[in-house]
Amino acid sequence: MSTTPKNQEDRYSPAFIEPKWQTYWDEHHTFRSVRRPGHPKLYVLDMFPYPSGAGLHVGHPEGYTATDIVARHARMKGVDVLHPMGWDAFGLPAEQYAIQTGTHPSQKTKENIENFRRQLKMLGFSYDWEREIDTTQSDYVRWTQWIFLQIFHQGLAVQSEIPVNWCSELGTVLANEEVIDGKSERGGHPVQRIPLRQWSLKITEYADRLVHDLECVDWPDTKLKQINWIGRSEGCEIEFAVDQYPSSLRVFTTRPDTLFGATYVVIAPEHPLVETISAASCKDAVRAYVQAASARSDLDRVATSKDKTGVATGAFARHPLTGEKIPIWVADYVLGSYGTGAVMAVPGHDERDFVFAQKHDLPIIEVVSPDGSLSESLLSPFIEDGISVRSGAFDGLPTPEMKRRIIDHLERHHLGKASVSYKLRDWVFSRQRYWGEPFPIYFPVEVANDGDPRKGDPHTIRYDQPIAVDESELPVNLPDLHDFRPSNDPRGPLARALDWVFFQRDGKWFARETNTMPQWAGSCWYYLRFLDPRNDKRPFSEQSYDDWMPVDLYVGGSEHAVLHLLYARFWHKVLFDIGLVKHREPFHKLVHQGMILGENNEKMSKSRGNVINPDDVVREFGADALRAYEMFMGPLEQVKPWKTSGIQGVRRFLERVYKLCLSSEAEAKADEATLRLVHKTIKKVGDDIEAMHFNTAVSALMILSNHLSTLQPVPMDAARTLVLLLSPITPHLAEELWQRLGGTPSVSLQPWPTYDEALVREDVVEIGVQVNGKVRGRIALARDASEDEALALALEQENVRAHVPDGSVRKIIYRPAQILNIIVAK
RNA sequence: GCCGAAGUGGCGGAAUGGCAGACGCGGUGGACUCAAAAUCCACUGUCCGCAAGGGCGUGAGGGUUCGACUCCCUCCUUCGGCACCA
Repeated sequence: MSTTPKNQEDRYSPAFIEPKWQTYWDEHHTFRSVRRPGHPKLYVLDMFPYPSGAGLHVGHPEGYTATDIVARHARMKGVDVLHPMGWDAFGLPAEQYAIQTGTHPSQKTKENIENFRRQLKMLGFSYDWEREIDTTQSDYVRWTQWIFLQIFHQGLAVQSEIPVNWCSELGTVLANEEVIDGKSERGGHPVQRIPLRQWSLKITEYADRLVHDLECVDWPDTKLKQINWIGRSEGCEIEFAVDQYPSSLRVFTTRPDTLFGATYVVIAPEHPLVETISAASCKDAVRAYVQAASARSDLDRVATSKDKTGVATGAFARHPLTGEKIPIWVADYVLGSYGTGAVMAVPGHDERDFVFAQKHDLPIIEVVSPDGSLSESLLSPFIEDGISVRSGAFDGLPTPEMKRRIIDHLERHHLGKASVSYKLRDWVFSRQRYWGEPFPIYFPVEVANDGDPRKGDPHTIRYDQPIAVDESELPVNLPDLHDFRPSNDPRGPLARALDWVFFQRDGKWFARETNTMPQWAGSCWYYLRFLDPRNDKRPFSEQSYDDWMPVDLYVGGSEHAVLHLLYARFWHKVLFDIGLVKHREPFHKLVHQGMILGENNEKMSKSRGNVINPDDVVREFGADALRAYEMFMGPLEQVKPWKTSGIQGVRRFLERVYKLCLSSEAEAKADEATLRLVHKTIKKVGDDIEAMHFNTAVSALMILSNHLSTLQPVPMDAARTLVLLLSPITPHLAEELWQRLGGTPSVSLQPWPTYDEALVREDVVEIGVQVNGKVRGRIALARDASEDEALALALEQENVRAHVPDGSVRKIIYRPAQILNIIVAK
């Protein structure tokens, strides 16, 4: 080996130095978050992981390295940084593992957390580990339940009967994605849509604020996704009287201007009036249709959406303006859960109504025309704005005005009113699972004299009278079940823990809620618990809130763009309303890291055999190489494929840095070119980190290192600066080199180097010379040189002169330090 | 279908109105070596040319500008999200 180092210690050996500095940081509490008066603060938050059995994925270190670099850089700039980590540890996989192995989910969860913690520590993230939290621990669950109670007391947590995909064979409720053709995806068991008692949170009451407050946060397109998800639409509700029936049918429409074109009314199969208004002659057909529709999941309904099925109810509605008799149909293209569950069908101006009307031979009337002229018949629905026609006294009005006039007319005659609908539904908040937070709710139990519901004596649980557990009795811990399996009891596995469910107080029996909260609950407020994670009096102190909130930077995957980020914002707003938090929005700046694909450009997955395991990468290349490589791959937000040859290149770079730093000499002085490059790099790396352009920061460090390695000897001052600039990205390497270059640990506590503006600005610049916009040469000149000087220099060049015949110059464009463009006559 | 993002060498990417391709990977040639690996040095968009140099070139087409990867319009493709929301 030609480059054999003098001894083993002079070789870059991440396997040795990385654990060494991780231990050092732990022992010295290097990254403990402390708030010092008069210093700026930065709360840098990662989306905390679900500690799965598979361990860390290479996608995790991507976002985590990005935030770590920001945090480490800020600390060196004198900023107080809160950079915590924890575990979103409730959830299905641990429960399923428990069912398979007969162990308790907490056991597997604990093991997984230990593995995740080991892996994160192995990557050298500068978390304040003293603030670690685990959503399944009772001192965390206690406050999750406490917040639920605040939501409950605000009247925002209510029970209702909601149709869900219930599979009695599997003993559980299934997600829409898990139901295919009315059968369970796994096992092919029948699935029914049955209404079950569920808790829901009234997030729709916050819909407008959830849209509006997005204005003040620095988020990517996620804002638009949320706005679309909430799907606010303005329109009106209109009453249609039903023939032979006392109450009326209410429909929601965004096109009241097309009211004169309504030729029939459609109600959803779930509509409460379906059964009652159906004519005797149609009842059987209607029942069969409703039955068939309920066997289909939402997803399944959509899949066959081209075919618009439906049956007539035999009932008729009265058109509110013309009094005409129009038929009422049942069809599953109308959703029971949106608007009023009923629509006025205007086939002339709605695609779905048009298709349905054609199929079922219902009349199609044109009431909006592009130019006000009448058409004999419509070959396709006209859905754009236009001029109202065939609308009686309203003829000739343009669509927007027509809408206002119709709503106004309906309101004055008590036939309808303006109204807003949202695609967003209230949040079904209960799960029939074991491994989740119990609800801090119980219910009175009616039981015959001396009966004991625990022994199966007849009893009735009064679900209509929920009682909040007293705050002093929190947390309500999970009972120690041995069998977590779901059963055909829709109350969930907790219902089997009879001694836990039922209790007596003042001689009366009560039953606990046996549903548990969904996995989202814990992640809805964890950023607040990090402020003050060991507080046993309150979720967090006011002081800690003022110290650190809001979250300045929040980084995580875009798969959470709507659900988690919407739920957390909703809870935050409820807490805002009760005065617990002081900002409207919790997360100021949001960034989503892009997915890392396998080497074959496909999504990493076990089945594709292209999964990269961080443990293997660290063993082979080191944590610093992994960190630097993931940052160097490309822009953080972008999807990028993994390349082993790429991380090899980064590893080579780190080895060159190591070697050149150790060969540096304290007496060596940097020449001016070196000094200028050092200062430019200080500026570039600092600016890039702040802009989160980590790929170009690494590139700038490579350029500096390439330059320094051409020097003989390498000036130690320059090497030390290189080490400081590298330290947020490759902290272990930097600590080791800092110490070896005579610095006092920790490099993480050193001030970030400053640059001299005069050295960053080149005095002599090289600019391109264009003739008619084409580059014909380059000249070096003072950055403030005059146009005449530049032109003279340019014309000294043979190639430039060749393109500029005498007397042909028409115009000169000169931008100092940028470009000289000579325009000549052709 | 609707909403959003992105299209630049063989590959990851850089440049956000001023010298296109920084930096890295890969490739080619060379040094070192008995040899290989590792390392180091040089070259590496494409076409024409011995060279000097020139033509072309940032998905396609148009426009604005002295000048466009960058701004505007139309279209194509890819990716992400939503999807009977009346």
